[in-house]
Amino acid sequence: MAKQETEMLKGILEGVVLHALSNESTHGYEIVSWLREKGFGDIAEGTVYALLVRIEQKGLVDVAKAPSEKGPSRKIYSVNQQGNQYLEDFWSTWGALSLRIENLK
Amino acid sequence: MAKQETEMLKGILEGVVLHALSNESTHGYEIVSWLREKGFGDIAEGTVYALLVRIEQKGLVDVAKAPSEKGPSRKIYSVNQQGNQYLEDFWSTWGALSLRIENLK
DNA sequence: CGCGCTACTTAGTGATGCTATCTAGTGGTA
DNA sequence: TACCACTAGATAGCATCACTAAGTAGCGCG
Repeated sequence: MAKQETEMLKGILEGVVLHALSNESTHGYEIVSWLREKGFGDIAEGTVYALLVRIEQKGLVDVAKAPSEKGPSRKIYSVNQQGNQYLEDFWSTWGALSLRIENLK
Repeated sequence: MAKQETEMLKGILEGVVLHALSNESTHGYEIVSWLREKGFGDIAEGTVYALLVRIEQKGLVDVAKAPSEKGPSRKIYSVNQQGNQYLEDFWSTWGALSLRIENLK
């Protein structure tokens, strides 16, 4: 991946994934394919799983185990109250920042 | 500063500073105050100087020494060919990324 | 002389995404 | 059987980047 994009994603990817989960609680593998659909195709799987562990430890999501028809059992993540608060902050921070950037051009 | 913003700035601040320098070659202290004007008020001085060293080592800017009326001598940074290329990439990466983010909402 | 402003430097820390590799289950196929 | 593809997740080590905190240094003013 382009190095610039890698750096820009820092702090953004977390919000993006949380946003996805707020629309529909799901598991890591599904999120990876969702990201690919949305144009974040170059994001490594390992990155997503690590991120999920992180937001779980921060207490932004709840986790449930679910069996899979094919393959190992899944971990279903769903955004909780704290996660929603975080998401709100994320969007407002993003809004303010992107506005400032656009004003530079 | 809010932690979210800190992380979001990664990879962006470099482009912002480079953009400033492409409009007018100047020195670190001036850039700090310029950033404050533009709404990036919470950025630490140390951060900016470290960033300038970095882009100098990457070869994106040329450096000249200039005396100051008051205080130690200044280091004037100006964007060179490679820096302009980098800036172009920066804006195109930013454009693509921010578009994808906006589409999520 | 001490204070404030200008101007730059340096050491160390923490968060985040990346690469690479590993474990594990299921089903298809040569 | 042996192998491969796809699903699903875990882990170790690395590089980048912004931050904090502290220091160095020159100048003018009261």
